[in-house]
Amino acid sequence: MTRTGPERRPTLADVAARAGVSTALVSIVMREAPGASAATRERVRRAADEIGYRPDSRARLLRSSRSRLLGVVFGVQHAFHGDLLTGLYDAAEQAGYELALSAVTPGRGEQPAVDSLLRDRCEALVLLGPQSPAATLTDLATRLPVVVLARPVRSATVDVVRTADDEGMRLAVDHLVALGHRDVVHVDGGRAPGAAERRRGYREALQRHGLPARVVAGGLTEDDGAAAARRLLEGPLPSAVTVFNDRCALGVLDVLRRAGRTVPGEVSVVGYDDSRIARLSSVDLTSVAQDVEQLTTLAVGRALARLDGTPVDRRELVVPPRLVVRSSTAPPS
Amino acid sequence: MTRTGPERRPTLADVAARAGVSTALVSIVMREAPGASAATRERVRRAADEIGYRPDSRARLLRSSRSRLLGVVFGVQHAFHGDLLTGLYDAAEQAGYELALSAVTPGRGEQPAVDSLLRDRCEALVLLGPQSPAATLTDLATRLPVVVLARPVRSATVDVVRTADDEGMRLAVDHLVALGHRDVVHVDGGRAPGAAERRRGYREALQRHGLPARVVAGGLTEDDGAAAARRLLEGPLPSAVTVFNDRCALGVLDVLRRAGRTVPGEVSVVGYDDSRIARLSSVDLTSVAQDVEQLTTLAVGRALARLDGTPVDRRELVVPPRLVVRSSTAPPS
DNA sequence: CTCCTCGTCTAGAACGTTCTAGTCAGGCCA
DNA sequence: TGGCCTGACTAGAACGTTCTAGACGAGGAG
Repeated sequence: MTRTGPERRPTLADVAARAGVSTALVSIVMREAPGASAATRERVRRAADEIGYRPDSRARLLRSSRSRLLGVVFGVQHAFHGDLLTGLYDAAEQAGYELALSAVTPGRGEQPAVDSLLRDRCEALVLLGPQSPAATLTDLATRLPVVVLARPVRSATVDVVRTADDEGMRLAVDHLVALGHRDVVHVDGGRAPGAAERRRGYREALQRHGLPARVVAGGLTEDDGAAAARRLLEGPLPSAVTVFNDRCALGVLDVLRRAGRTVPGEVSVVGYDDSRIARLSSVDLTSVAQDVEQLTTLAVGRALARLDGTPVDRRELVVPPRLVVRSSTAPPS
Repeated sequence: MTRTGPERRPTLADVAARAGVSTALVSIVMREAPGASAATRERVRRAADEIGYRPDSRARLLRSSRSRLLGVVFGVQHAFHGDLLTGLYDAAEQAGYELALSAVTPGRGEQPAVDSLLRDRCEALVLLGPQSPAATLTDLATRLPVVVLARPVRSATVDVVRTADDEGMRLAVDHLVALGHRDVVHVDGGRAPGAAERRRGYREALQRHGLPARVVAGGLTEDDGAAAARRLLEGPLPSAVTVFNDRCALGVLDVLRRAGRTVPGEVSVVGYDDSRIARLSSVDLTSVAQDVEQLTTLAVGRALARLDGTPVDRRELVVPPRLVVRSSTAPPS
């Protein structure tokens, strides 16, 4: 007898009838808008509670021209996107906006994800590390403000908020050189977003120190890192390695240690992302951290500025990274 | 001059005017509903494309009594939830439903997440490993069908879909015993969802084989596993270990290897979840896999059954797990 | 020639809100 | 007494769809 019959959900009219007022007044009370006496406010609220009234956001948004809705497209695979979501929720709430989420999964591309958000009448979109070609994004940006997070995009209409990845690698190299390292190799991220910049930062930093640069192919995953490390073991081992990201660095660490090389004794290793895995006591990887709070705050702020028509000076906002030193780096032996 | 001015979004009426038909007819064409000739269909569709019309899901859902919307609450931290989301998207699409996502973050609890979905007029909710007390969930289920995924809940009104975690540990133990192990220790998950069941499965399996059981405290994270492994190293080492989950197992592996113990040479290790990390060539952990596709299909199916009023025999659906054997287990030396 | 049916199309009312433009009572001032 | 506030409230139109009921021809059956 648990017939959870979908007996029509209570509406404003139901509350109004019960409280003996008009629907308009109930609306006023629910929105905490001015225009109702304290006594009626109390009475209406009680009536609403009694019949379990919940506002219908569909109807609400349909009526009011502004939806105060920010669409976010994220990848279900990326742990870092989870961190960004956390920051975005905070930033959006601060600005009086709600988030509408749409996930990219192995079976659901970016286009369906974006389309569903467009149907939802989002005012602006925030895309986390999108894979779509720049032309697609540029086109999308003619419809509504688009902010791309954590991926550089060359486009006249799309806003970009990202970390200064070249600067991040420069920090890593400077740290290693300051420790006394002279032979630093970079394990590359290939065509992944940010890889080119990180490689460049590595090269420039070494050049500035008058030291030779060497780049070996890597990738995004632990397996890519493991392969790169095996390649390194074939020749004379460098005294330090900078790696495209933490996952890849993990693979490097694993292979080096299994080959009997100690870290940081024989080789120092620096990762990138300061992911949860890097912080584990068993890994404790020196890494370059992205400032999630600033990235997300800026992304939301930029979307709102665009909505308000506030003039914007630069299309691209670049956030400085931070080096987190842990026990995977030490002076060379 | 890139004034992306928010000039009113085109509506049905705009398309209708341009195509020279009524809004009702445009609606018919957009929904691919019967009642329009092929010629007009074509004409309307062209008009819609030309002005870049997109249906407004708010208005659409407001009008039609069914929202065909399934609310999903997930945790931003849990990698496994990403896998579940992937499956849910597929299952929902199959059933002609859309997903409305709401995330739980460190700064945003389950209640706000659920509330936002209720405002969105979801027809049913799917909660991934919720932390809320059973009473809260039971209460929620009086409003609309609620399906809890991947956590056992004792409730008369909430549907549960989960993996037979006891069976999973039984598989792990049977595998180890078949390899010849006689001394198998379990690293526990404490109060985490599923931990009690896994512990029980471990105990029952060993008992069935007439072997002694030993449980040491663990937890959810790599650090918990590392701590447990250090404790194991203090006494005589068992020949095999079953661990609450993969992350924890990773910590166990790391500490054992650093202590110079070979895996699977001296100790075999089995994890739980078959997460991406377990599949990495550098880890290659034998693990118990949850059947994501079946879990998600059943969850969606159960929600729909409840909505249709289809009578349902059992409140709780339990999906059998599968053991994935990799190179972290071998016969004892 | 009339009556029906069928396919195509349209008018207009919903859906549950918010917003605009009021009404109405009471108090204050002259 | 009368006029004018002001605060509390309400009627009714919007928002962009879908749905119901019915209009209008064209064609076929009697």
